[in-house]
Amino acid sequence: MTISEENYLKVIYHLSLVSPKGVNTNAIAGMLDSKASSVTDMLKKLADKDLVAYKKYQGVTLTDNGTLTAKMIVRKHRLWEVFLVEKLNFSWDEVHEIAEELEHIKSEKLINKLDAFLNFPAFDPHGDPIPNEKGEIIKLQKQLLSDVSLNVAYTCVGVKDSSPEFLQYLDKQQIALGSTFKVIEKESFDDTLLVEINNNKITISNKIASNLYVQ
Amino acid sequence: MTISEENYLKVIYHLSLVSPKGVNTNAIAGMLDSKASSVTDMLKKLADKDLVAYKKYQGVTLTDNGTLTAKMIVRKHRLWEVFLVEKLNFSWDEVHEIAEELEHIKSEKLINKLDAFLNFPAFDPHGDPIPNEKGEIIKLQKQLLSDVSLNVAYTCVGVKDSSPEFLQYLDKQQIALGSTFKVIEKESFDDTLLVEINNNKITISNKIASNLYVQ
DNA sequence: ATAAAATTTTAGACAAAACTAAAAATATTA
DNA sequence: TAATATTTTTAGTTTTGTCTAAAATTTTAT
Repeated sequence: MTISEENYLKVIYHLSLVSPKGVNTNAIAGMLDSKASSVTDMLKKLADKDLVAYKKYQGVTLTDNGTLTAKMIVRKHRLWEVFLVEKLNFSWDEVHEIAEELEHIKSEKLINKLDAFLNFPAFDPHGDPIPNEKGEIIKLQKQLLSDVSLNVAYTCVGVKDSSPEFLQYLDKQQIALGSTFKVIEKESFDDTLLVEINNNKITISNKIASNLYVQ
Repeated sequence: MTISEENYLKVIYHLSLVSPKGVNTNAIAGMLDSKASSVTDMLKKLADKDLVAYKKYQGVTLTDNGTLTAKMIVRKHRLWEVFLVEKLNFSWDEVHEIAEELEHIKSEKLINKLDAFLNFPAFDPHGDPIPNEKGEIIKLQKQLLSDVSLNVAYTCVGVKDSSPEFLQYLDKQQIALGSTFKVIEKESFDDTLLVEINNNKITISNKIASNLYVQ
């Protein structure tokens, strides 16, 4: 399994969560900053290895085999992110890029020992669930802050966008996982929210609110 | 800088310590399990990037640039080995192979934070020195057990061969870094040693003794 | 329903890093 | 020193993963 193949599987896995019926060639190309023709080539190779089910022009889905492989890559990515934040004191906006490399380190023994060293964390620093050794994932009941009822207390449990830009904006606003929210008011014109957080009132755009998961 | 280029630099660095006048094409091919023709191709590429000084048929040496780059790869390799042994409880015969992958992870910030997390170790689990951030290396005054005087106490500070086979043999004989030795007798016929270690007397072949560093 | 638009695949090319086989240069030895 | 052996380089090929441009297919819209 090459790094390139692993990256394709990972992207197909993430896109499958949104389009379980089949993932488009162009969508994959978009995520990987490559071209549709390159994707077609790789899909044939992955199909030969029984990692994806591929029919020309019909999009692609992961086989059971491919799903498990993809989950193991996601597992590695998220465990390394926990390591970087918890043990090496990286901030949550710095770890994605480094974990993109670390996720391709091969040893299964390594990742299971890392898991134990970190005390078997269930979530990564962005609130995303970490598959266990068998590929099982805890699925939290969570909703977007933009969809939430007024005057009810919620806790921030995750981010949808985990780009450094968004995460740094949250740092500036002192919003972190575990912060508690209450939406006081929703502006009907543009869906801007007036939110109480840590006894402060701040306004939050709809774009921000629709990238924050709460519970 | 590709992984392949990094592996060439690392091998040339290690061979340079033995042949500082210039490293042979065949020696590099041997270490990388590749062919001389492949090495020639890569040497041209590394010379173009000013990482090695290369003249056809004359062997190759690292430039200052190349030396520093190689030392940083060695630094990463050895720091990761310390992490694997100290934090994840791997044994010293398991870590080389995994560190061969981890040494190619790119972030400088990562390696410096790892260094701090490990309390700036000076030596790796095999007793090899770890270059600091600037590439500086502590050079221990050490000698091979095979070259040592009789009836003088020595401490084991490193291994020359760090193959799993040799390390597992040492485990079986309960020889580790820090073990103290006294050579009681040397058999002149085949240079086998009678050695006192932890109040036990054992015989050690010349091949073993010439792969153990003591001080 | 058919034409236009968008998407996907094919065909052919390229760069990186390896290889084999043959040629060139260097080293060894008689 | 000449002949032979060894080492190194060159020339040409292969594989992987990418690309562009053109052809094929599917989707959308009139």
